[in-house]
Amino acid sequence: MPRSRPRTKFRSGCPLNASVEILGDRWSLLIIRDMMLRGFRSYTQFLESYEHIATNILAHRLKKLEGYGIISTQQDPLDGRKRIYTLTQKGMDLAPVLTEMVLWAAAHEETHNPELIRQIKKDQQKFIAGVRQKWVENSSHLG
Amino acid sequence: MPRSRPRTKFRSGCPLNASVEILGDRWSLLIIRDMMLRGFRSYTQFLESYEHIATNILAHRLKKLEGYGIISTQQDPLDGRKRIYTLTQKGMDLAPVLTEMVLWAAAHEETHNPELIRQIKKDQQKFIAGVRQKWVENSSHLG
DNA sequence: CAGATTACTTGTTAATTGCAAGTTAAAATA
DNA sequence: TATTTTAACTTGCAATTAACAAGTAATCTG
Repeated sequence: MPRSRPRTKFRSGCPLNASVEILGDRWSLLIIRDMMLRGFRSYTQFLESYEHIATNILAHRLKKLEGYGIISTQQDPLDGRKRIYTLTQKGMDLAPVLTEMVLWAAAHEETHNPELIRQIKKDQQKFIAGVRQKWVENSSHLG
Repeated sequence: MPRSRPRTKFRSGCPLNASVEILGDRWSLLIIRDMMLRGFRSYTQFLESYEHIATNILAHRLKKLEGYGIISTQQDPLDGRKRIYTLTQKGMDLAPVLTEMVLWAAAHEETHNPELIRQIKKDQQKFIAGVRQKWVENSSHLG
């Protein structure tokens, strides 16, 4: 059964506020990063990520993201214990937001992963197109 | 006296995580929006914005943003009660993040302000250049 | 069948947020 | 000049949310 989208109205009609209400916490964008850039698709993979999200928070965030139509869930046909989380088109459309946030932090904070930053800087549109292409390929053999 | 930048290390070296730790809450980006797009510069102006931030949260966020070098503060030379908050270059560099978040929400949620969205869509680089130009003009007669 | 794995839930504690009220200094008003 | 108003906060408290630890049910593996 699909989890329903939150019915509560946003604090204002401002589009930035909508983004902030949907994504403005300490974990949501990291889960999306793991799906988009690292190809993570399962609960345990998210748990093993660098920043160590707690299990209950992860469960809540996955429900919230599904409620907003940013990710979708299916049972793994090969392993009944597993659920496969994938980004929807709406989720993939966050790629420009993520890349801009990466570039901003790379310019102004001390961070790792210079190879990622180099790739994005070299050709941001191409980088996003590549990410999207991988998503299309990996989504095609599902549902 | 300048408020010092938080000394605590980020949870990971990932540049996206740095952005999330600095900006990932329900208010920081709205304050930056008010400064960048609406030209707000004072505590009371921020309080009067649509989403109604609480006074203590606003004070904390302003300190945090100053600590990260995203905004800076000065006394108003014309009114000793007032402090003037302005975006730094680092803060202005968030313009692409903000515009991408606006475009994403505009595409996927019901939001207001179609004129803003139209302007950004028409020419995103030009829109950002215009915002930056206004900031240069308004900052020139300070400091 | 025994043990491991996966995706959670539940309880408890710690931290953060939100609301209301109070404080201080400076400016405007009577 | 005395009083009131304004601006920028701080303080205290209740409510919400996050973090940590442990437990559970279904499924898979040996």
